[in-house]
Amino acid sequence: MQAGQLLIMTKMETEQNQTDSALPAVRRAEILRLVKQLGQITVTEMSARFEVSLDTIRRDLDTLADQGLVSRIHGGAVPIDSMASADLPFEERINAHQIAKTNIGRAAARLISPGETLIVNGGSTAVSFAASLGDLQRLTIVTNNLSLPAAIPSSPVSGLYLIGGEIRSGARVTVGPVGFIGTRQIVADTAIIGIGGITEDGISTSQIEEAAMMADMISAARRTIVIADKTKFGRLGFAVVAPLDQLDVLVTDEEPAGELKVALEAAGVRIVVAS
Amino acid sequence: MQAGQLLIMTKMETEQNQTDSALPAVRRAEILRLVKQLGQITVTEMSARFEVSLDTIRRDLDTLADQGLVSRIHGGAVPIDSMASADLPFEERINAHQIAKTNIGRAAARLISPGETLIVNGGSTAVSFAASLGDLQRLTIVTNNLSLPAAIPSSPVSGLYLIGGEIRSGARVTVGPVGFIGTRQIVADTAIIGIGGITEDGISTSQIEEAAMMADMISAARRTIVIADKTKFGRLGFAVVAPLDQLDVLVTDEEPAGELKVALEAAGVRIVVAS
DNA sequence: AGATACCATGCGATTTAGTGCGATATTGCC
DNA sequence: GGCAATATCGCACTAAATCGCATGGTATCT
Repeated sequence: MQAGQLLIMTKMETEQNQTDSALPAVRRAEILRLVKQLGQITVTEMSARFEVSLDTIRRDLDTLADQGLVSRIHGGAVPIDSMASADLPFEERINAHQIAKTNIGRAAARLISPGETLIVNGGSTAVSFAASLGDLQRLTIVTNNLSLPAAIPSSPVSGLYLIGGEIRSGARVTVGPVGFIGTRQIVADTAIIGIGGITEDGISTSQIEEAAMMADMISAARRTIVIADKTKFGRLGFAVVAPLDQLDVLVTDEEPAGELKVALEAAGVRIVVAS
Repeated sequence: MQAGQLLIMTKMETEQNQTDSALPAVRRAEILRLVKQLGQITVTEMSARFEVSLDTIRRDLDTLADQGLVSRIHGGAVPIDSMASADLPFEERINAHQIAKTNIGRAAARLISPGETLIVNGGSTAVSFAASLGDLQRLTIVTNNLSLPAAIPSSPVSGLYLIGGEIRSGARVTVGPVGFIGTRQIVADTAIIGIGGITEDGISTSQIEEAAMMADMISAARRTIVIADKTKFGRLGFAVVAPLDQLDVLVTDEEPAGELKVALEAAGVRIVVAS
């Protein structure tokens, strides 16, 4: 290897050492994450990203497809449920990952009291949370999540507000100022935040504008509940949102371990493990 | 923000730019979704939307038809059940209604020039309109319609903004101040307004807040295009939005008659009948 | 330690899927 | 009947998938 490449390697260390010399299983896990995040990947893209041959990626995708984690299509792969909703009835939409998110959503919903005002951000975990609010009453909900109004039971909600702003191509969230509905400033009891990653340094996500909104949401609420499945542990996104001590509760599907657990306890974050 | 994060951002953007075009199977799934939503699509529209040749779309439709997912017709395709249940007069009527809306949407789309800024309101006719914008470019669209982002082709849109505000239970629109995105005031070239009813006294709808928004939309735009199928003729909703002389164009599926026609001509409203 | 089996990987050759283009036939409409 | 839009067919070309095989590393057993 040459000196110039070494220099670049060093700069990109945080992101690159996940992808460059990854073990096969780690690479497949990363591919799975990318499929879900982007909605669609091609064999060529993944080959370039992980610097392995096209064949290796194809074998990876075939493996993931055998496990029912992605749908294999000519040229790449898509998330398992993205086509099921189109052609097939919703039989096969349930996989282990989905169940975990549903459990996390339910556990988070139990932390909410009737009459609260909530701020909810984008992401599928947040949708699972919203779908579990059926037992509560008189809630006021503010969100930037376009999928949420369809998922939410209508009975417990006395007010549902969408944050206005730009919609990036393909995204299901708006990007805009959090603190205002129209021109009126708002304050909430609880912020429910789905994230891209959590480490001892704080919570993070992959989109810079999303990170800014999440930080605003946390500021606009008196209490912050982060919802994250175990795959988010130790993952550091590009944009850091907030340190752990700004959080009040972490709802997840598995007890954190090691440095993360120590840091969470030190920051006084209550940990709720969904069963 | 720190320099290191900026560096990584730049790297990320380069990689995600490759995700522009849809994989073949994804394209077919998207076509299927659009057929179901719009009730009818043409080969030409899909070709413009996905930026592939007419032949490719024809083969896609043939494939979907072989799988029994759509019915192939000359020039395009329709949902599979729209012809199967043709013996039931009720279903037939609904479908005919849907086709009328699609045709109106297309005719309205032809009145738009590249680079325009549009304000679009709620309703299914507006969704059909948005789905027909594939030939245009550099559009900026502002809407309160939650169904619109999913229906709109991504290629012609340079900016898509959602008006923030309250979401009434079950509705797919927001109710909020039109003139602002966040805290910035906006002005548009054209307002595209779907309505509840039109008489010689003006246009109207059944929701009072919706009427206020429609009036604001008309005020915020230099030109107003009203889209309404013939069932809206002579119907007077609960809340009157505006008199006819505030309108510029009416796009519909049948030439108005009687007093309405006279009043429209007197008000200088151009009438476009979709074929 | 050494031999063996196993796994992941990459490469080349072949097969298949997807795409676009031109020429010709068909359809729908006036 | 004539015209324009749409379909169909055959063809060439590219991207992707498949298969067999060789390589290098790792784990396992003796």
